[in-house]
Amino acid sequence: MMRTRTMSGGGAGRESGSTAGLALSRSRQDYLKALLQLADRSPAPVTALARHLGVSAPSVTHMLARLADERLVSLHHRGAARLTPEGSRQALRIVRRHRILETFLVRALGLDWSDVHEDAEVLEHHVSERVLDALDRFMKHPTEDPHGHPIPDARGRVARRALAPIGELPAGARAVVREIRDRDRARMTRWKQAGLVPGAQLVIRAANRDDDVYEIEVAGRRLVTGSEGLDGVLVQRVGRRAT
Amino acid sequence: MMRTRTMSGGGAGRESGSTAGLALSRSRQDYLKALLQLADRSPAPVTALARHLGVSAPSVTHMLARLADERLVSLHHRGAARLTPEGSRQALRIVRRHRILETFLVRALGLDWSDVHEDAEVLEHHVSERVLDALDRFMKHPTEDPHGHPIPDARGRVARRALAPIGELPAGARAVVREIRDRDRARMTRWKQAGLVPGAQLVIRAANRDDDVYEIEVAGRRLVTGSEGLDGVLVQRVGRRAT
DNA sequence: CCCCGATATTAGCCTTGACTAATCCTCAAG
DNA sequence: CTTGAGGATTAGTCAAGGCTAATATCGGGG
Repeated sequence: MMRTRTMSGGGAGRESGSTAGLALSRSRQDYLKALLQLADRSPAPVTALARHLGVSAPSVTHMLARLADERLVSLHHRGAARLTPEGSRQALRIVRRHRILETFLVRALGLDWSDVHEDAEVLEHHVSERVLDALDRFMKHPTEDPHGHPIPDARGRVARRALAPIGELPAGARAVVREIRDRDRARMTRWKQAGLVPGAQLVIRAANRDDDVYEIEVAGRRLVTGSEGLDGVLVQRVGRRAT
Repeated sequence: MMRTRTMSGGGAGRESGSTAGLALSRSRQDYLKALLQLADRSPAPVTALARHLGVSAPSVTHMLARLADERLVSLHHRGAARLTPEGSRQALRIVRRHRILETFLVRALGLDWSDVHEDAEVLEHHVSERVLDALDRFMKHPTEDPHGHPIPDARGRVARRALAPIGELPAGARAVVREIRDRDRARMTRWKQAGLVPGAQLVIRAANRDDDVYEIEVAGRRLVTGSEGLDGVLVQRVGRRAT
């Protein structure tokens, strides 16, 4: 089953266009990154990938078939896909690039925390290994990006941490913000203005899960909010012992 | 004459793929840059462009037709082309990007002078205006890149300078190296090792144009060489009054 | 048991940019 | 005047990635 096209073709054989060392086209890199996020526990369905990547479902099916041919993903029940070990390695290399770039843009160039994602998203596909290493060196080998995400090391290892969404803490808990998940600039900016930034300490004053009302004290200020989006703020409990 | 295809097509209308603000595909940007270099005085012939860009002549003809449709180049006798004012503006924007990037890679990241061209060549197409401005700011608005080329300002203005190839100087002349033209890493490295870098002072000890032998004193050292390539070293005479 | 609705896939196209092969000009030398 | 050598151009393809429209296919309700 599946086409097994040789992809060598006749005369030309252009390279895929300056994808900076990795022999993967930009599109492939994006698919692998998406899979890293979406197929974390179980295989990601075609539709979810399509939504995430902003392309049509048939495009996803098609590309997944090619990636499977290239042994970068494995296909599962009803088209769902996940990364092979090799695909995972590649995806982590891209994530590393992304996070180093974000760190650079914020720390060195002084760009805004919540703006920087788009730029990194583009540059991650085009920065050569040499420049990437130089950036890394320039910043003294950072281990976290500006949102608090761990930066994979050059071999793709990520420090695993046990973090919880803010909404899961009981009233009275103390915690430190560790990670802010992107994907929605507006929300990120709101949190930032509320003081919810990596490193900030907070106390849950009240958590009413039924009515979806949370009252949090951050950096001395009170913040009352629904949970909408609060799941993007990952914290580490302190003070009391862990759940 | 010429096709006048509407290029709107049917359903989709993808954008051209992250070309950082300018609405020009990467390929178009490369063509414009090539024209800026090759069609400086007279229109550049198709073959010269093809050689410069590493593509076939038909590809050039084809692309020039499209660029002409878009009013970025004007076509002349026997297919030769030159930039329109608008094309020129665009090309200079790209050159500005390139030179700012090179300057950054050398000055801030400490990469090697003669290595940096390739990286800048790729990144110039993908760095957003925002990041470019930040880099420019970071380096305090440099006016020359590491090879001594002037960096166009944000509106495309370049400081015009009257420089001469080293081989044109008479024996006895004193001069300061101002610009090193790229395009051949090996030669650039040779010059660099010989001390021919922007800012270096030199004296022509002997210039025998007939036998193509030049003897130059740079930074205290003697350098005897043929002219091959010396035309890439542009200098400004000092001491005696200009020719 | 049949049909609906959500998903996935197949078919067929489009656009970009490049390629080769085959012409077509144009000019200069015999 | 003819021929030939260089360009330049036309014609026809290709590969990557995307898209739409039209099918499958699977999992439940009624």
